[in-house]
Amino acid sequence: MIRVMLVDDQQLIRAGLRMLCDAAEDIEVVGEAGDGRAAIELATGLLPDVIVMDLRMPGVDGITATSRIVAARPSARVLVLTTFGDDDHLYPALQAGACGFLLKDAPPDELLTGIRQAAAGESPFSQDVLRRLVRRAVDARPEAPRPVEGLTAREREVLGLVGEGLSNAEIAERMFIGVTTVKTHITALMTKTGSPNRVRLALFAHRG
Amino acid sequence: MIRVMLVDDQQLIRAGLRMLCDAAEDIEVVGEAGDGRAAIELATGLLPDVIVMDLRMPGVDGITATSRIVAARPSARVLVLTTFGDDDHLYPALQAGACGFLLKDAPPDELLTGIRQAAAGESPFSQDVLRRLVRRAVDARPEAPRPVEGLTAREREVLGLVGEGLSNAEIAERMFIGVTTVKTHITALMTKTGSPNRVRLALFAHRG
DNA sequence: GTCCCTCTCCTACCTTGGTAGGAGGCGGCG
DNA sequence: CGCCGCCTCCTACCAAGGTAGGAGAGGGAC
Repeated sequence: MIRVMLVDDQQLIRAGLRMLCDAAEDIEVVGEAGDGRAAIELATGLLPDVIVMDLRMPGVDGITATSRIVAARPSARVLVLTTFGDDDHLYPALQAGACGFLLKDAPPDELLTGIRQAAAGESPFSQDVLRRLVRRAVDARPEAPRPVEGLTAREREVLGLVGEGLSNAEIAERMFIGVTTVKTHITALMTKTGSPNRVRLALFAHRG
Repeated sequence: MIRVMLVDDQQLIRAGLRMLCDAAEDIEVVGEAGDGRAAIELATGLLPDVIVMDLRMPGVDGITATSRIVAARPSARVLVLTTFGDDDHLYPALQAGACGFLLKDAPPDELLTGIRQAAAGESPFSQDVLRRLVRRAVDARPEAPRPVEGLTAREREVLGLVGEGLSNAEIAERMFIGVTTVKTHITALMTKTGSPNRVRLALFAHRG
């Protein structure tokens, strides 16, 4: 039996979620809280397996509550359930220690499987949240040889190394070519990208 | 019926996967390829719903194949199935356009549900891959007002402008100080941050 | 074949960046 | 008060970056 605690400021929502959980035979609602402060207190007493947490709440919000609860008990499984899945909610929530992130417009059984996943140590995410997560993670790749228009293969290579902060001599050594060749490529790169100096070129290498 | 194409250089693996898929009533294996080149050709002809793709392959590897396939048909669903889930495989694969990423040590039914998810437009990920994805995405939070230790107010100011790609002369003009003063600050910054040159300093200005 | 692009490298020159060392003014602190 | 840290600026020098122009080798397109 999975012991669940519900945190949401809207009583109606809480009631609906409780009914939903009660309908599942392996899930039991052991407590409810209407704001962050109550959630923190209740969680330390009840020690539920999974805490379903709304973010927008009066007083202490869900992010703060999550952060406190996880800080007090790192094994706590906080599953965020909210209406808004934008970056301003998602990343702070994950930063705070939430193990999953579901949206309220998800089908009911997604919440139930999400709760089961959270209890099992997994990380449930709504699909479009997941998509943004992936995009973000990919954009954050340090080695980002993002295809730049109009540059030759060799130029792209040089551009990447400039972006790493290497000097012309280092680039030459790395690419087994002469320093003058590197300069030739860099001059071409600066003209093509409109960079007045090497630092701007390096910045260009990172974000267009 | 979901039409699946299998890409893996090891024939034994392909046979195993084929049996697994054949056992599922809603999945049909319509083609196999042993390397990237064959995968690209076959995919354009078969137009499978889902392509299960290994990464390590002789000749054209899975990343390249994925990239080509997705470029040719953006609606293609490439599901990576590999032994290694490290960053060097994961992010290039996602960059190339893979819609999901599963590990070969996953339970068999995880692959089947993964294929179904991929066909349905979702993004299946193995749990520990997902965990790394989350960590990366969280670490990449742009709003990181990282206070830099040990730098004076003026130095931080110069650092910011270096990060913008300004030359010493431009920085001097902007800050109403002499070029030599700018140089003094920059020398201090480079020693403090351990940057061997201005580009590295600029990169430091952006992410520690 | 010819043309064009890419990659390679060269010389020469000028600008910018970066190092070394010193110095004066200012404000806080013991 | 004297000391220290920060900010300002200086000279001088050397290293590196960047510009201009040319040139040969190789490959693909026409």
